[in-house]
Amino acid sequence: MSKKSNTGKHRIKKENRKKDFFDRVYKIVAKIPYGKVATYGDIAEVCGIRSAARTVGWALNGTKENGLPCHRVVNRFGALTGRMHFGDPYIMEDLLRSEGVEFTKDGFVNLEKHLWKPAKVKRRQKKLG
DNA sequence: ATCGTGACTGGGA
DNA sequence: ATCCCAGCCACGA
Repeated sequence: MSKKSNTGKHRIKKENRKKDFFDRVYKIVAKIPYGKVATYGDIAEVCGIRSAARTVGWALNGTKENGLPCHRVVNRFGALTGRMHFGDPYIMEDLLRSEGVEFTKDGFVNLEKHLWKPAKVKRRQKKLG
């Protein structure tokens, strides 16, 4: 049972799709600590579909005013790719800075200091070495 | 129903 | 090193 690419529509039950996935996304996002950020990819992985990072973004698209700290979700480089969805492009960065998040000269979040990894992800990456 | 797009990512050319 | 592409899921035209 090699993990292969785990692609192709197998093993993912219907119930494990939209409802669960979106639900999990919200749940995880709600857990991102103050002053920290998480990546789309890590969130997708915790939600059970590693390669569905884009869908994570889509899920957050409907949150806007749900009180979720979706400004703490960035891409793998720490870029604020979702900033255009906050009404104004600077809001996301403002929110993060107000939490003490530091940025590099390139305008990316300093992931060394502020990247938060869910326990699940940490475990898996540890296993991989 | 198919097709294209997207707040992504990893691997291959 | 850069560039391209496939793959994931949801949605609107």
